[in-house]
Amino acid sequence: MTTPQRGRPKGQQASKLSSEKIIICAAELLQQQGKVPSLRQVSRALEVDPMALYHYFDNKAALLQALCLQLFTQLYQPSGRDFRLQIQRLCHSYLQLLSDYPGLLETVLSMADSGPAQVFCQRFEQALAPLNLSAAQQEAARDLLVDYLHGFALSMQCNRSGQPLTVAHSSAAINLYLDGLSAPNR
Amino acid sequence: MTTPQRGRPKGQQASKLSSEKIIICAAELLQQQGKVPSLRQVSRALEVDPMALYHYFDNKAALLQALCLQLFTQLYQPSGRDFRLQIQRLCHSYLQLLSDYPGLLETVLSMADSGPAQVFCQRFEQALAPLNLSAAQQEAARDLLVDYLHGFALSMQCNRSGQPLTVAHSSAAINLYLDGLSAPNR
DNA sequence: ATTAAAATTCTACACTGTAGATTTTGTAAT
DNA sequence: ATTACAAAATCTACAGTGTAGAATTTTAAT
Repeated sequence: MTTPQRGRPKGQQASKLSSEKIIICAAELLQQQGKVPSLRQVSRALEVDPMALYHYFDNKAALLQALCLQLFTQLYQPSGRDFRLQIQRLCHSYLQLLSDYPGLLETVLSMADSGPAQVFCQRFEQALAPLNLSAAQQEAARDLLVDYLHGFALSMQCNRSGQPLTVAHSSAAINLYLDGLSAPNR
Repeated sequence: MTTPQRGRPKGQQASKLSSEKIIICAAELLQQQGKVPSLRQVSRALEVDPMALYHYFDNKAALLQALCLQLFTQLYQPSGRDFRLQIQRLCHSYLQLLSDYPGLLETVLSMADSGPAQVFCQRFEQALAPLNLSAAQQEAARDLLVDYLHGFALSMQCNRSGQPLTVAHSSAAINLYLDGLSAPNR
């Protein structure tokens, strides 16, 4: 058992910590526990003082935002002509991330600029381009889908009923949505 | 300044507290602060010891559930032939409640049975009856709408961007949704 | 008169995020 | 070399959270 050593560690470039290490550790704990870990839990897992984390992040919210940015680089990148399939995959990927790492919804939603929701919207518009919707229609379609996904993600994470609610349970609603988009409006 | 009096109060039927008083107080604080108050804040406002609340509710979650039940008795009751209008009003009412009393979403979602979401679904199906959808279609339509509303409510409550997101901003998406429902499918 | 239940306060615990000061180490300037 | 300063960490401490458990007072029932 090594007793804690105060002050800057001796290693040259071997600082015990880094923002990457912190993020990875937080992600693991998040996945294991199924909820956002406390800073003390993260620091315990890293064998470090809680306040050390504040050298790398302004506060807990900033840490979670960085974690979100990192996680959502894995979001599915649509590329293909079949817009239905592309949107299905994009939604599935988005929901799977929110399901694997629950408790990030509020962080995601509070990151307006270039956050995960924004990235999703970009890729959504990209996949939807072939439909040639009007700007207003496209905006409404985007809003309906994005908020649906967030609501469904919240529903998964709050679900205490016996039968576990999984990403798969979203497909009927998403197909209905896509039917509505495909249908000639008015 | 009355010093706190320990033990059961003397009044015959005049117990200082009641579950109704607690719920009303919690609702007021929730509306004022825009977020769920702590039990200590509620107890302070009631000029009572925090632990007194536990005589009326098992825990904080139970208090919030009771509060939700009470609040959502105000939910719009659809009655009329125009299903579009009825659903619009129902959605507006649901969102307005979640907007006026923010922070209840997780409570609402964790109350599977006879909770607000359930009440909404009943009234939704009632309003949608004239459309004569198949059971599966109706279920998908319900899921899409309910989760959209929860996602939008969460979005309102997380929104830190300058322009305030209000219930009115949901109408375009809801109209798109209703268009999809009205259109002949396939 | 005795007992029990109801309604309340008190004390205490483990936990949270984080502000502020302190310590140690590495690096750059003189 | 010395001096200064920034970087990286720990320590202490605070105000806040939900809540378990015990003590207290009053009312109701036997």
